[in-house]
Amino acid sequence: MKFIISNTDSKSNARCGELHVDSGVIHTPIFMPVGTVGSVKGVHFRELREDIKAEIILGNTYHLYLRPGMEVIQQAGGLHQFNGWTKPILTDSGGFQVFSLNHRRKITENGVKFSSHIDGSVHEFTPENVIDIQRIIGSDIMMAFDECTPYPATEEYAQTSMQRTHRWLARCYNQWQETIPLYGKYQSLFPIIQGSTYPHLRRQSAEFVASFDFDGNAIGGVSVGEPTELMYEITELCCNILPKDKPRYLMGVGTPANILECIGMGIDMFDCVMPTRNGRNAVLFTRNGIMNMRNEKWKHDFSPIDEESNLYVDREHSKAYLRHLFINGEMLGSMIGSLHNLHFYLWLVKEARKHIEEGDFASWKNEMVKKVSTRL
RNA sequence: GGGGGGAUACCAGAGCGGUCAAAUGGGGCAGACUGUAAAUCUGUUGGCGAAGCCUUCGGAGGUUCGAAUCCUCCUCCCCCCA
Repeated sequence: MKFIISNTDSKSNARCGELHVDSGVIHTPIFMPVGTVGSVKGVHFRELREDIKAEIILGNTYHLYLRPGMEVIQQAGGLHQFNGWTKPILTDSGGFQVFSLNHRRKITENGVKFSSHIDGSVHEFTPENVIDIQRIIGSDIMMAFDECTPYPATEEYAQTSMQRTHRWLARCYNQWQETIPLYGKYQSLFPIIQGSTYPHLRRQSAEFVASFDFDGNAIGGVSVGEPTELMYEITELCCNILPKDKPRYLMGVGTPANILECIGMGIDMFDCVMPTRNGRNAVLFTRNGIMNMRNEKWKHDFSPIDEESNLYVDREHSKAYLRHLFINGEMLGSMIGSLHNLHFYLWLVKEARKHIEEGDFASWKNEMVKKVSTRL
């Protein structure tokens, strides 16, 4: 993996560059659409490639392991072969499921035992087998197995959890070192900083993670319910410790405003379900603000969804028609909403790159944050 | 011609003397969603308001301390037999 920083902003910590992996080149800062089970919900791969111009998507270890299962993925020749997405793939380790499926798992030093949300069967995930699974999936960027610490967490719990995640990281590292890719493509491993909202724990975790010299580093355990300002403080603190010459990935973030602010702190990679989930549920993000397409106010608005957009659905369909689709529960509404939001997110990070290159990122960002946060 | 069953809020439909401004669905309106157990979930839906008050259960009368609930008549709808 090669990370080339081409420009840094003089008035912020924003930077732009290129991340080269065997499956392709990723222009940073980048937004990565989430495709948990090997599919970005409601969006065709052709749209992902040609309309949204996604450069990398996510997959999830826990979900893919349960279904379709590793024998199918391996027989297919990895996830790229299975779903036809030839560009880069990053897989989350299942660490988020330790958080989101907390009522059906048990954490031990060895790993986490999940009772499957599908059929209740018990499966143990360990730092070692999570690496093995991601080897079979064949993701370009594998994530270390962690516990996404819930918020709020006591300092004691946050520390215990963080230290265990650190021990797991060392085991992930060893397993990564001792295994090789199955399909001939190099696979990076990114460690994940935890430590909840405690600055000294975050600092400790960031230093621990940085000491390994991985290809890139991630910040986890954010946007789990804590106030936005706290999330910003933690992100900034971590960015200041992480090596400058390695890509920084802020996991699970976020709103358009979150992404812009965190690019300003030096984050290079983002992923979030928000564009797809909200798009599916009728909430559209646009350069002028947020629209709930179910609202009655759009009933007679026959203007295009977004006339400034170069996405065909934004220009060819009216707000009134999109509202009609959502009100009727038509799946096309959800598909258009998802497509629109992802296109907007990718447009947003592309604009950010442009302004970093042009040197006016900070002022552009401040103005844009206001615009995209407006409720229309 | 004879016999029977109904009419409840936007719709469907419970309730069958007080705890009923009236269950439950649907529809409407609004909100939430941040490494996806989510094409999901939540709130609200007679009027004005803080408590509270006012007008509602086809229409008109009546019984009762009290009626959506009981009685009488009227209007309309459905079913069965001829």
